[in-house]
Amino acid sequence: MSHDNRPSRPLELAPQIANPCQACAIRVHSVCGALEPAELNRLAAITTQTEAEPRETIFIEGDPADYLFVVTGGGVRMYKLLPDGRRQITGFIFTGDFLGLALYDNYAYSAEAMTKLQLCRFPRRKLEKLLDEFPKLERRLLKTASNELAAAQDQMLLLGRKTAREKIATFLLSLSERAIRRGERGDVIALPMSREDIGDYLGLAIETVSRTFTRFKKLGVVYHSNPREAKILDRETLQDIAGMAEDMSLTATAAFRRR
Amino acid sequence: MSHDNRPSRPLELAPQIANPCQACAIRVHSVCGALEPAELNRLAAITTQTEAEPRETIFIEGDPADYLFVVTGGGVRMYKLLPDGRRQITGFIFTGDFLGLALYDNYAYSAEAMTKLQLCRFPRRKLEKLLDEFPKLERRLLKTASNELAAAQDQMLLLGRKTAREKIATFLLSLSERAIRRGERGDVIALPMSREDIGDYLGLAIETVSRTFTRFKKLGVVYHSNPREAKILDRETLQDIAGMAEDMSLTATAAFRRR
DNA sequence: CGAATGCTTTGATCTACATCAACACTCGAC
DNA sequence: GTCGAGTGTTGATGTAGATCAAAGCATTCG
Repeated sequence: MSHDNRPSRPLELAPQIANPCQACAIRVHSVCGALEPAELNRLAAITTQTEAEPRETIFIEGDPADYLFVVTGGGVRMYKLLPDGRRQITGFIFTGDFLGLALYDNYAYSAEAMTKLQLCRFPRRKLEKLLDEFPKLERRLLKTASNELAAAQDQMLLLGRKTAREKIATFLLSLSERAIRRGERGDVIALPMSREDIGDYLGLAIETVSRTFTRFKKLGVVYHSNPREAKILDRETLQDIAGMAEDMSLTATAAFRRR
Repeated sequence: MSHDNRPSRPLELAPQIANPCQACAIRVHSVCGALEPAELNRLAAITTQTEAEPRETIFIEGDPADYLFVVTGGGVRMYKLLPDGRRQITGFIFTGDFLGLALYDNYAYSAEAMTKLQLCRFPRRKLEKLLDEFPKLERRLLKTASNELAAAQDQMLLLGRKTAREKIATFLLSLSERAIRRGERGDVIALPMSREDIGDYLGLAIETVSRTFTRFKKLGVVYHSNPREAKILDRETLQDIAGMAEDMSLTATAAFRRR
């Protein structure tokens, strides 16, 4: 587990095309979707398209937060480390997501590519100037931050109070929901992260992650054709295990929880 | 543990004075500090000063988020519940803090007064209109949200990867730092929350909280004149136990971690 | 192709913390 | 004063999940 793949060179630049933001397919799913065509050109002017290889570091906790990003393709893990190497993954970022919130001049966490990655990179100073001109964009960013905050609180509930089985079930369902929001199908879920990543995200040992997956498989709730993919076979049971707040009486389903 | 003290009446209105925001002493510590005198009057116009009694609910998770708040005196616990009653406290709010971020039309968590409470209440719609006029305020709010997000990630690291002793040490230090930021002394810390609250905040049972406090007391790190107060006697050891990232070599202090 | 390397799974054992249980302290009511 | 309710502490025991250990299973590479 080496977390020190800081690139010796800056992130690789992709070939820059004329009107990248106009042409951007994932714009509607992203903060950029708040802007009009004319405004998009202004944004494009401060945008650099970059790429990163799997395991490559985008930035490290404590670095001056000079750039913000939108992921246009691929997946990123954000994490924090304790001095002795224990790691907490604070979130996974996928295509369309904004990367770089939670800063105060310095990044509050590190970010690392999980897969081959395409990014739009914005110099923070210039982006903040644009925010002054386009309040719509700033409002959208505030909304995004608000959502992130709500997600963070869900994660606190998970980390502090849920059992291993509830954690894994919640995790699978939330990956599924995010895939659906990106317009993908929700039953077959790609798992671009390793078991160790999942463990460090959910506050579990990798063995517990693995055992819980096998348990779900035996229950007929989830099927893995390979470790990096999960197919949800019984969403209802999964939701019940996840301990989602539903107004239905729990008596009928409480039995599942014991399994 | 009853969490259903929703007030039958709306929150009690305090006597409204002429220029509350101008006179507000804690303004500098709060988001309102971003505004000029003239702008403050506009803010004052949409502000209602309210009060709440200990254990009184301010709002409940899922309620339409019609109001946002600034706490002008007292303490608030924010929390989420699982269907079976397990509770995660997602944060404590003190004098000067903003209350009501992390929403998306509906509150993402519940909020309850820990002490007698003074609040400034802003109708969300009207506040959003003001944000359009005063970009400085919106920027300040985005900063606040960003900070909250960073704090939330620290809390994830704590919940997912720290031991009970590390959790309690971190908790005490962060209370101390917040007190200092409010201009109070940092060594004698008020604990307006119960042991159960602390446990539900740190993902621990109340017995573990209590035992860990006694352990620190025996170590001579912290002194409790009564359960609702903690005096930090040895901040360095506490920081070491908390597992704070420090660039000093850990060899000299690793021994403490074993205690 | 076979060896090496890095994941993942499975099994055996251990332990930090939860749970269960009892007792102690505080403070307001009467 | 003392009763009772709420809150906190301490002790005994149980257990979910961590840790230790070893064996599959792919994928890469010489």
